[in-house]
Amino acid sequence: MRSQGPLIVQSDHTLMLEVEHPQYTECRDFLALFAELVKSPEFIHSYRVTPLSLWNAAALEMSLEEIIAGLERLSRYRVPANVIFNIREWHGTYGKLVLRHASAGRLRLTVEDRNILERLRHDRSLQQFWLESDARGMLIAAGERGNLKHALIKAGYPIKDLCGYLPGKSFDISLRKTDLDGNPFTLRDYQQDAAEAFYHSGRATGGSGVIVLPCGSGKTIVGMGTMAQTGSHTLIITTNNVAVHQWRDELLSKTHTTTAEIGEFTGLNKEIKPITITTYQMLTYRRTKADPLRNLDIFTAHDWGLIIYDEVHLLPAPVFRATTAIQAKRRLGLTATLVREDGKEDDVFALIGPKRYDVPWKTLESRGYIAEAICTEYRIPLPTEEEYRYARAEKRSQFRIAAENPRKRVLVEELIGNHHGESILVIGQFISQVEWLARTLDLPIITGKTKHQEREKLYAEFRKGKIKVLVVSKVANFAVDLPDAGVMIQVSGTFGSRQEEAQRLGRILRPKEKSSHFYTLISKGTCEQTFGTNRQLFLVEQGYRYQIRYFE
DNA sequence: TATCAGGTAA
DNA sequence: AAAAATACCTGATA
Repeated sequence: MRSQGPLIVQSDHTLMLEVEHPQYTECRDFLALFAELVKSPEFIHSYRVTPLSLWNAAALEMSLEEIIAGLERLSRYRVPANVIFNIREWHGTYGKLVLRHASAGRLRLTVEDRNILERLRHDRSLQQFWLESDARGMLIAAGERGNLKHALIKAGYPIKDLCGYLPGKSFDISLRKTDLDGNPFTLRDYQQDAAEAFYHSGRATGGSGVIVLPCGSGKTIVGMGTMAQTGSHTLIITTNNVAVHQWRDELLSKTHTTTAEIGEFTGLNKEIKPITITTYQMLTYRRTKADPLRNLDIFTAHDWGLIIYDEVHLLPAPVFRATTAIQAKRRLGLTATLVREDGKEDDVFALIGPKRYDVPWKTLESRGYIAEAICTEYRIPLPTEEEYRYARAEKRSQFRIAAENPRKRVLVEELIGNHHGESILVIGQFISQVEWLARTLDLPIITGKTKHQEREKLYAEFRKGKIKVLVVSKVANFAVDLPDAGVMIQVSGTFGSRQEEAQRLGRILRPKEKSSHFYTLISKGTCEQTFGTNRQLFLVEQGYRYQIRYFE
């Protein structure tokens, strides 16, 4: 034993962090920079170092020395040599392959490492790319820029792209000093930093990549800051029509643009203007599977200088493909949770760009930009009868039985009572479950089939405080206009979705006098418990701690 | 001209 | 591994 550090580094690249250790917080924030949390039981959290997590750290210019020195300092035992070796390898890979302009229509891939160079030169699947090759690298056709980056990331080699960008048609966007409601407006320091990091990052590399900011911390504003810096025609892609309108309203309120300059490209409106806002569904629309994706032309048919991908973690496959073809355009991805359960994070890295900026949620909390939230996981046993049903059920229907545990209702009622007078959202995954809760507890409810007029009426009353408790289905995952609350009671969720858990917590993070409360209700000893733990990983990585309680 | 139901996709 | 929500278009209805 060397020291009493909180961390144990194993030779399989697993990092075990002792939660009760006095240096836990320090170590957690350190690991968040280059590792991924994979399990978070009560006392020991395990992280994994992956090539991708190290490339992102390298792209953010976190040095290898910093990583290794930190590991050695916080580690209880000696850090296994093979772990240090691999970390050095992976971290070093980013930057060894550099893509630059060569001559008209050609790009040069310079490979610093001779072994890698030989491997790439002789890899059969890559032959198609090489026009010429010499001792330092290869030449490729400029049009293959995206395809090459995509192919190489899959082979384990991220490319540092220094080819620069086309300016696009210029269009001045300046920020107002006072917004349309008359409130003074400037970028907050971290918003400014994020916009700078995107535009200037690593000098010539700037202009593509992802900015990660918590819900409610002003991602739209960072987008506007970037637009102001870029000063060109901009295409903004969002997830739904409400978000389209929100972007438009924010732009009108906080920049000197006019309605004549902002267009909507959606089912209702087909306008292309200097600033055009559209949806992913619009881009990927087709009536049948056999139809071509003709709306994707919008990427290339106009001279955009900047493309903003809102909620970039939701980017669908066809948009990835289209993005491959537009590597010469500036691309900004925005998200609160750069995690995908489909493992396509490397596609984001290669085709949108590396992570350029990231503020931990707890940092914004301590600075008062988002509310403090107390998270509690309640474990509730299934009633005997349901227990039998669960035991006999097929694997695939077990989750639903566990999620719909009728005893959750008793606890929901009790929690609502405990938070008398506060704004409470009760959220669940299954329509039958949320409808049953609303009916038996006599509460108003919003689901996908609630008419928009009715939704707005309920939102308005909830916002004013006339309604204190609102039951919602998965609509709340997408509803950008859902008012903020102080308490969230989650009765069920989508399997192990870390992203969903984070978005839901985000609903109660508007700064307020009192702390917010997030409750997640889980059937004890069922598969729901496993999924529940997985859901929490992103937030635990961000520093949230779930207190576990038992409700008998 | 606006609105709504129905089908399809991812 | 599964359910729910959304947005697109089309064609009918008011």
